[in-house]
Amino acid sequence: MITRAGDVIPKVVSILPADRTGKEKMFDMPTHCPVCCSLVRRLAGEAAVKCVNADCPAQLKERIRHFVSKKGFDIEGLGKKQVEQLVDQKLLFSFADLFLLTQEQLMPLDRMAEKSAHNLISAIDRARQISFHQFIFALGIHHTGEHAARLLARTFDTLADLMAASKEDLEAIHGLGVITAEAIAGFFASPENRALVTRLMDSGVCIVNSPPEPLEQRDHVFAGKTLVLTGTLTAMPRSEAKQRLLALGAKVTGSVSKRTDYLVAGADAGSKLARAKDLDVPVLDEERFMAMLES
DNA sequence: GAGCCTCGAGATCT
DNA sequence: CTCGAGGCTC
Repeated sequence: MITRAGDVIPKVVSILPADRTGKEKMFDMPTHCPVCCSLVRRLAGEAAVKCVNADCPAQLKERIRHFVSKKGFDIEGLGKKQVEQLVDQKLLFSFADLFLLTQEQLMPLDRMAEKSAHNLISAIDRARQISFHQFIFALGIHHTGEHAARLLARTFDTLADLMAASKEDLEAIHGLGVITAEAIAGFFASPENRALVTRLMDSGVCIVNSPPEPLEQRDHVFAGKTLVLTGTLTAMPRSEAKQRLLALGAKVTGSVSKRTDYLVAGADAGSKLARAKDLDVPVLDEERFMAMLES
């Protein structure tokens, strides 16, 4: 059901018995590790399928993608394909190697020439300055996503403090469970992981205080809300209404969904009005809308 | 200029 | 997840 021409699945099939079932999503990276495949064969149909090989290239690629993702080091221009090449070409053996890459190494890669290579190098360079919670998230500690990472960053003053925390210290943090606490303590207990952290710092990575939250007009009723405009407005064209809403920090979208905060219904509103009523989205007529806008 | 890659927006499901 | 836009390579 998943197979498309040129897909990776046939490669996997060739080393698995014919009666194999499911678990294709383990292999959306074109290379695979023999240990993964044998596990899939044994565990097919069961809930937990995870490769136990520490050197599994598929896992390495996933870890790197996690590391560079927006909530982590936020390195733009590094997508799946490029990560794949970098690992396959043996330019990356861990995410700490990212900071050692040079433009010359990048340029021979597919879809990379001077411009892209240069852009990527500068993106990596900029990423050296990183906030504490993004740094923690990027490490890819089990059970530690964005929320836990922010919690830890708020609780500990420095990375050294976090690394020195015992399982008991971590369990005592309100909002962290025993499983997460154990995963974090376990992560930093590993000499390999501690070495990775050291290498990052040696490559010029610098944890900085989070930039101050941009203070907008957070007080306005529409700030941060999502609105849909429909029907004809008399006081101003729809485009102007949209501009003013955007300026207040609101979002204006085209169709009503569960996540719409208000539908603004001008004269002759049609199907969107019906849909809003259906989804219990608050509807504002023009008069009420104008009043709120001016408030 | 075509095709590849990445990214963000919006929609839908869970 | 899908779609479309934007940037870049070839």
